[in-house]
Amino acid sequence: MIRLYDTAHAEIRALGLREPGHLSMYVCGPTVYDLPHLGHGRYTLVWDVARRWFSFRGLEVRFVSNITDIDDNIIKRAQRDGLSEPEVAATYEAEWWRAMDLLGVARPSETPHATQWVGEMVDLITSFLDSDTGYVTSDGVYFDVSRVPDYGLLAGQPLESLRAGARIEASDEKRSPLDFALWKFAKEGEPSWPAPFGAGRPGWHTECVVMSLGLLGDGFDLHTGGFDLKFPHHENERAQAIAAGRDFAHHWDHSGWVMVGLEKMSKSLGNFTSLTHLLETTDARAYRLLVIRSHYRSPIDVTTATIADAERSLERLDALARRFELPALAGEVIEVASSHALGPKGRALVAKIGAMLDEDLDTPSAVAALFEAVSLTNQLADQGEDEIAWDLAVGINVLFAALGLTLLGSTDHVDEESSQLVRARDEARAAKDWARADELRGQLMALGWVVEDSASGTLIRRG
RNA sequence: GGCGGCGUGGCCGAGUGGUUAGGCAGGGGCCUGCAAAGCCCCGUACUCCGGUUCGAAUCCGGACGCCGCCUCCA
Repeated sequence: MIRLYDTAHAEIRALGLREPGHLSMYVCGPTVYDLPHLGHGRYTLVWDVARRWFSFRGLEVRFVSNITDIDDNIIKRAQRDGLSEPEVAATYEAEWWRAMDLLGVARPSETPHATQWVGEMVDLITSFLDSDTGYVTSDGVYFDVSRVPDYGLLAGQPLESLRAGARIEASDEKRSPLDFALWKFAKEGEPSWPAPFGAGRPGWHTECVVMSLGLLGDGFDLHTGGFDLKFPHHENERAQAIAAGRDFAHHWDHSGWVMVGLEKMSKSLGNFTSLTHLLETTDARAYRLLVIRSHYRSPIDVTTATIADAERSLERLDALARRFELPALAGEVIEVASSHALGPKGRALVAKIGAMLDEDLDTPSAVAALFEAVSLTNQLADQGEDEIAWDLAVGINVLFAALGLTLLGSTDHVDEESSQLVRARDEARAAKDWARADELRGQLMALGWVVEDSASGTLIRRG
């Protein structure tokens, strides 16, 4: 049984399934108006790991994640850069997928785009106007939050308390400062869609509720996103679903944020750090390891030091892959436990680590246990227990792959010149001509290789 | 002001009242022609002050410090 924290109940509870064996999950995706930052990388990694783990456990996962391709920020960007809104969205959506591919985040089952669902949004807003849950002001259509009795559930605060702390300036036209825009009327030069209540564009909160219910249907299993989406975004999605008489997500969960020098990254602070830049300069697997070695609901500090630390940890894993010549798994393929034939040690490892991951996705414990298993495996191999060691190594490889982390052994292409040097060095070593052997090692290193001796002779790899 | 979270050894980071988290870095040793990789040993950490308890990093109270949400944000 898989248990997972549920924001709505503020506790870890069983992840219920609408249909046995099938998990429907919706992850709020990006608004594509700029390059992705580290925070995007964090939440996509967290939910990618979750998805991969659920799949590994045999669930058929339908993973929907949207692209918000119309929004105030896109309009601003378009005006600033002298481009059309669709051009801005297309540019940054392409950048988004490029980053996701580098991170090894598997593509969603479906990726709805907000602009393709405007008709459904207009219908929903119309129904709110009909029931007086929505009302028109001079700049748009608003949702009356007082119509939802338990508004504030996800925020963990009642409506009154939220209202008292509201920092939004009161508008004469809004019934409550907490009321949010369902629809914004188009100003001069802004993109718009026709609607009976006036041409304009949908509000962000309306986009996600329409797309999630539209694709996954009533009572879908799991709705997730970053911490800061809890309120108001998810609260407002939920409010609309309830007001519309729909059965919304049965389980909610939120991943922790990224800290940069003791502060949360955020738009208002402007302390963005580009994910694209990180991926250009480091092994993307290091960020995944950094993410999974702390709990998904804790904040993480991403610095050059913590990334470098993770990169070095990764070397230990890659060394295991080299030693046992493990195949590279994961990547675009989502691993499923049943497709791997494991020995008894491997199966025992899956059982042990599986229990950790089934309990609120405890990746830090799982990673620690996997590193312990790495030590044990090397120990066994040193003692000549090759069969058991191999059994464990395969299990480790499969489990890391289940979390989306690929262990890389020697996959480097060796050119003819280098392989001649390797052969020459093996001959020199066989003849105990150490001076010659060291000279040849120096030549290989000058060519950029890391040189290691093994039972089978000289091994070279890219450092 | 309201709600919530955190403070662990050089760094990162887990931790269910009593038994080794784990990784990185560092020191010593083994193995190795020398290296690399690997293995073994080493740090006796829990912001502070009280309390509960046979026993607390872990529970309770308080102090101090830090962070998040309450506005766009992943």
